Amino acid sequence: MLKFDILKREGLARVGVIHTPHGDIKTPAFVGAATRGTVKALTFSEMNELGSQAVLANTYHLFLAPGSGLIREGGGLAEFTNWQKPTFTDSGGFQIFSLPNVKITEEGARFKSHIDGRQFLMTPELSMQTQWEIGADIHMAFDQLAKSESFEDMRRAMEQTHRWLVRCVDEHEKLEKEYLEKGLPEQYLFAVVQGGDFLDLRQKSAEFEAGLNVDGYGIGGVFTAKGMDEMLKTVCPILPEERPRHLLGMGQEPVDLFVGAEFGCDTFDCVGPTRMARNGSLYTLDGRVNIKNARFKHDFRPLMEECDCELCRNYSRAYLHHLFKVDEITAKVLASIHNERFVVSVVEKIRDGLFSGDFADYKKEFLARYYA
RNA sequence: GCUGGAGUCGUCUAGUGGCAAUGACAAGAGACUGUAAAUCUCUCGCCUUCGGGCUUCGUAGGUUCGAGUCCUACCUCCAGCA
Repeated sequence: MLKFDILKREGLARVGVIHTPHGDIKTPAFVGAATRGTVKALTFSEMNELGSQAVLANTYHLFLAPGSGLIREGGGLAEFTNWQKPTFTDSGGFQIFSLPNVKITEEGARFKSHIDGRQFLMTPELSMQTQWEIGADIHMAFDQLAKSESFEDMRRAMEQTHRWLVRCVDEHEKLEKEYLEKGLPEQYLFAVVQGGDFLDLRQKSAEFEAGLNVDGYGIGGVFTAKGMDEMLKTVCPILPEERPRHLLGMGQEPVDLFVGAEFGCDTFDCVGPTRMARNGSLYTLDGRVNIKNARFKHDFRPLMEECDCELCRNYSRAYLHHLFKVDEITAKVLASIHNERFVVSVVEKIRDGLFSGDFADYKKEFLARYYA
């Protein structure tokens, strides 16, 4: 069982530590998106320096390339990538949702590789096997997202997720035994709560999954912070308190992190910060700015006076503007360092705030300024 | 000086009688939430009550219902010959 120490509670929120074979994660924590085994535009030493505690890779992508067998051969995800801290893998369920021409059957999801068009059948069992081979510390169950917002589609997706989840748990237990017998480190399984915006479905999903032998929970199918508080207020109290909760895919908007943490989520992952960065959209305390805009051409101030990242400590807005305009790789690197540092530090401050009791003040002050 | 070729939006470029004129780049702006994303979208002669109006393809004339496209002259550039 995954060890999760809760150090402090405030309402649904908690401050804690997740203990994994690759080290601890102080929660709440922002988990960087390393979909294909790297955080785009960044090295893991840069991730280390900016205070990242964990990263999340994707089973679908690593399954296609380089293949989980190769990662196993390379000593597992941490060893292969030389990211010696905790890792998560997403199950590939989200890709089933986002790729075209995916056929869902009870058995699993048949899809065509976006790389070469080869056909594959991803099943709950195969996802578990692949994730064990990849060797991340925390795995997500192979889940399904609804194809539309309708109640019927949401219900169907949730029920499919539950049926697949049972198979994931079985397979995970089998693999766990196998791997532990070989003296390999433990790996943990998170179930994924579905149900969309329908609170009754969310409740059902949480109730069903609370009774299963899993180490934690992913909360999936969330796309905006709107209504997220109500959803989390429904779901989190049902989930076993001592198991960590990961809010899947949320964190592009800082408000997501505040609301997520406040209502009981311990970890977050999001491609937003690094994607925004590569496209020139940078976080500041006064909201996101597009550094490519002409108004930054002669702006020789640091992007953010209060930021301790490599970009803000050493370079001006005008310089970053220039690097973007001439399309230098370094522009994306520096921007990614900044955005990733920004969200990591926001979550650090959320953690501090929850610990000290200043959370409400910090939230109010931050959001008022950011969304002014 | 002669012969040949060429001059089109900031740049390069398409265009050989119906054209405000092709494409790329540049420029300006926007989007992006478990990454098919170093991506995508929009604007890009001037004005507009978004119907349209006006002015454009080196310059000046001409032919034609109609000219960036054909003709004449001139200007500029390139190549070859003197």
